[in-house]
Amino acid sequence: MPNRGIKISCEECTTFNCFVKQASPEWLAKISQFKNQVVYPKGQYIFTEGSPVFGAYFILSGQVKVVSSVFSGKQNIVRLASDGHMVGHKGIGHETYNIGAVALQDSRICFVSNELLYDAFLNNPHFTIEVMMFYSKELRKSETRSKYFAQMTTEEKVAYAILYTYETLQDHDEDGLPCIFLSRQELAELAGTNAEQVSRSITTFKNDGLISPEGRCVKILQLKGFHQLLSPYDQFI
Amino acid sequence: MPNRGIKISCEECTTFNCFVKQASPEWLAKISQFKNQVVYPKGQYIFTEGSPVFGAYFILSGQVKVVSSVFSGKQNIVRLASDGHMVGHKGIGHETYNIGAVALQDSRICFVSNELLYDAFLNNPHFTIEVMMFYSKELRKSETRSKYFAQMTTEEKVAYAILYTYETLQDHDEDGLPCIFLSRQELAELAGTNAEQVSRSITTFKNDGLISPEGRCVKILQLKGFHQLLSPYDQFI
DNA sequence: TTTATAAACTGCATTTTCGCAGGTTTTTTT
DNA sequence: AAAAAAACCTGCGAAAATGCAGTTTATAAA
Repeated sequence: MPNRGIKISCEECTTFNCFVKQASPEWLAKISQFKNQVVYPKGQYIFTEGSPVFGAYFILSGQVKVVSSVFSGKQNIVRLASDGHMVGHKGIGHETYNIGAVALQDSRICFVSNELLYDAFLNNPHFTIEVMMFYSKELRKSETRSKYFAQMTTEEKVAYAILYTYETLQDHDEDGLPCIFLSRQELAELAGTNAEQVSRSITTFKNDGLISPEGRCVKILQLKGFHQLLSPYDQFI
Repeated sequence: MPNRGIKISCEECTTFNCFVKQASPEWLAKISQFKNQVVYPKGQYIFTEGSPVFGAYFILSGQVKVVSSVFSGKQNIVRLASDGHMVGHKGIGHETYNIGAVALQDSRICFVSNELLYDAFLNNPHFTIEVMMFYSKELRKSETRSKYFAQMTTEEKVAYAILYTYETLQDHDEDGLPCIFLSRQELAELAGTNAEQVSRSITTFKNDGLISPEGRCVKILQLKGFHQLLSPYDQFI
């Protein structure tokens, strides 16, 4: 992560899919001036469940998992996010977060306060519409996921989790092969099962020639195979 | 459903939580003029999976279930909606629906075309923000549901489905007691299980004095009991 | 490089869920 | 009001998922 100490302004930022880029030049400058920017190291919390909501976080670069836990202590990955995505926006009147966000790798993240954000919404219709569309799309993804959770076998859920992770984070190894970097436990928290079942499924996929697990990294050899596996469940994501 | 043949204008409409009410007087009049209004009888589809998207539907009065099916023929209830809610909005560029909407009872529903809607968004920031917040809230609910699906037992999922239905549709019997009007099959499609398991759970809840099933209608005797049952799963909805 | 620690894999018994089948009740139709 | 159809309930065997335990492999620390 270069230039750790220097704030990247919205004007010079190259994350072009960031919603803030939809704001007018004057508002872009205004947001840029008042935004706060922090580089979170891998594994660190950006915000935690129960902490008060002061604004929204925009990922300039990096990867983030949005987590939620239940009383029993079990954790659940609710969503993954990377460059240009927004996390932690709750609107006005929501005192505390019921989710937390953790950096999956060193991530540069911009914070915009609720007041500034609301002002920007009022004055930049394209920005607001873009954010609205983002929520609309995320809602559709989440509803699809609920449906899948309700009907898939454990193995299918693991396949879905692997595919979702790749489609969302778009990681590649040194040879350009698609791969993912989540632990078995994290995949389990995403798929709604446990680490043992993930291991079992991964072994099956390996034997079928779909993947090649190499330590931390799971290389995806046949994306098509995964889509085939999930073909009974209509269009993906 | 009175005045079946007469269109209720936005100005005289008493569904005050409808997002359209956030538009300026001139835009309210414009939307009112160009909107289409239909009374759908119970059980009828408002739009179906695979049909093209031309706009969005606002529920003036009634109840709607949003459904999604998989190749195997199984159906899933993705969301319930009632007065003032919006269904079927997909943004620009989404050719067809991947969900369908069915009236749970006779429902008066207003249709607004994509073009008019987008124009209204551009010129009515409060309206757009309101819709954005709606999506944000629905996303949170859906994510909570995913989490629950991943960790709850079948019985807890049924309890959750009953509570969600009541909180969303707010039905009452002639004595003012909270109750719900979904079939076992529909509750199963909402809870992510099958009708048999719903029957079993309902019997358990009856024996525990939480509910009193009377044919079509399930009376809820102890809302508190349901909240207690689900208390390990943090804040509800 | 060696050692310590954490993560991953796999077998097995237990528990949970599923889904058919058959009987009962409720609702709708005639 | 009677008949037909649909929805609902429940027992039971089959299938799936869980979670523990022990082993192996990979990663981090000394």
